[in-house]
Amino acid sequence: MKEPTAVDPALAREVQRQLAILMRGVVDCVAADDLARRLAAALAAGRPLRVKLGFDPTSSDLHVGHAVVLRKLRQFQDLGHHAIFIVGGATAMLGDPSGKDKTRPTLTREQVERNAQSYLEQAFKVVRREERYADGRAGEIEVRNNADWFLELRFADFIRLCSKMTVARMIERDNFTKRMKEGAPIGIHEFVYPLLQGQDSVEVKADVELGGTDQLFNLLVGRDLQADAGQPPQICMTMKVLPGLDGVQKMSKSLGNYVGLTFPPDEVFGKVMSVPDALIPLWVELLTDRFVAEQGEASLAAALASNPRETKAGVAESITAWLHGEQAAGEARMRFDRVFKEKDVSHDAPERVLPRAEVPEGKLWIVDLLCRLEFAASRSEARRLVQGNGVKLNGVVAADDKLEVDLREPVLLQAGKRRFAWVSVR
RNA sequence: GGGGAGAUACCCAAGCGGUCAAAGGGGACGGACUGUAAAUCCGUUGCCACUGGCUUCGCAGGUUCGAAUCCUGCUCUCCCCA
Repeated sequence: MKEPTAVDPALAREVQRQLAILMRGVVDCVAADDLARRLAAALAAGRPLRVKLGFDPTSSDLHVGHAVVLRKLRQFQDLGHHAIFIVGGATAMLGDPSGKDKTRPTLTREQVERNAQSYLEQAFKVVRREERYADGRAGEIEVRNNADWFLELRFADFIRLCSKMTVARMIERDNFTKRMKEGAPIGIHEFVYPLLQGQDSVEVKADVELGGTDQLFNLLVGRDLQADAGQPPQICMTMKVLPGLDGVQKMSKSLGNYVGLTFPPDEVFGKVMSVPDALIPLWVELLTDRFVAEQGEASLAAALASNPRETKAGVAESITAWLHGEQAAGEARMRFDRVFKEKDVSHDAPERVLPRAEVPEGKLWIVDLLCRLEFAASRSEARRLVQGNGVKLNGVVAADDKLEVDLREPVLLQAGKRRFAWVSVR
């Protein structure tokens, strides 16, 4: 179908401008030409698009992997569109099978509610509460909890919802196919999940839904359900999934390969520095606004080739900056250089004080000390750490696991490269 | 409903009466080399004491001088047939 009317050139330019911004980092956009059309229609009518993004509060932390789609949502807001943030209060109890080769544990209602609160606070580090639309009207982000409609759902309605999907379509999904091949179990409840997520789109009348590439199936179900309900089917935009610090697996809290949105500046900076080089272009694309233009990509490649370390530090600094501000980011970078480049830990080691009562003669066994500071999880581990030359006292390797550490003066204790503290007794 | 296979440490996986705290790989951690990158090499990888004890091989019992290994029951999973 062709555009039915002659298009205002200014409007067409604005649509192109918005599309250019919105398509960055996007893998699939179903149906892309429909997006252009809807943008034009919305702009012409001075009404914002309704853009939906949902998260299940399955743990209490969001990380920069979540931030990829949150940033996309923010871009929509910045362009004058309306964000709808769905807290998956009901769906979290189910567990999304997407991208999982295992059944997720189901959560209780209490756990979910506890998580949802901190989730929102963290999300607002990236998206904004206040919105301003193309026609100048002010508004604010719409936060909805799908527990509000699902926990009340009548059984008959639930069955009706289930009837809208077939088993054949369900098991087309590669992660289900894979699990079947491996003989791994698949719970019936996992089949229900995409239907619920799709129903959310019907409830909020979404124009666009965002998600990771692993979400495409769920997003598409939303289109079907909307069409079934007589709504125009939403545009589904999927973003590249951010690999975690290990460079292989998707970033996730349970794998421990993540950078949390609540991490302190030093930790954000440090974690980003430990990202494998090969991933840097992807991190730049998904998490920064640097090197946007096409020649920018060339200059990124050049920068990486000539000085990978400094380039990475720049990326680390800008990610730290949007979570903690420019100043904190600059300081984190400085401390990082001092600790890891100049290997001088003494300025930046935090102070750890032990109560005098626990250190009777001003001395403490080195193994106990490491456990006390939680530098080691058990005495055996502490002992191994010492025996493996992993512990330094005042900059000198301490390889004797029987050593009694004299704590009458403050001591600079280091375990491995990253754990260190000034230890004193008071 | 019938028949078959299986459950081993963070994960995969060997072991099928003693020499098993349990091979091998992955991961993780520490060390060397570095840029808290990659690659490589070395070491460690149940807990507590220190060359001894305790707990661990789905869960509960039993046989045995002795079990991850044999028997019984239970729980869970997968496959084939209906």
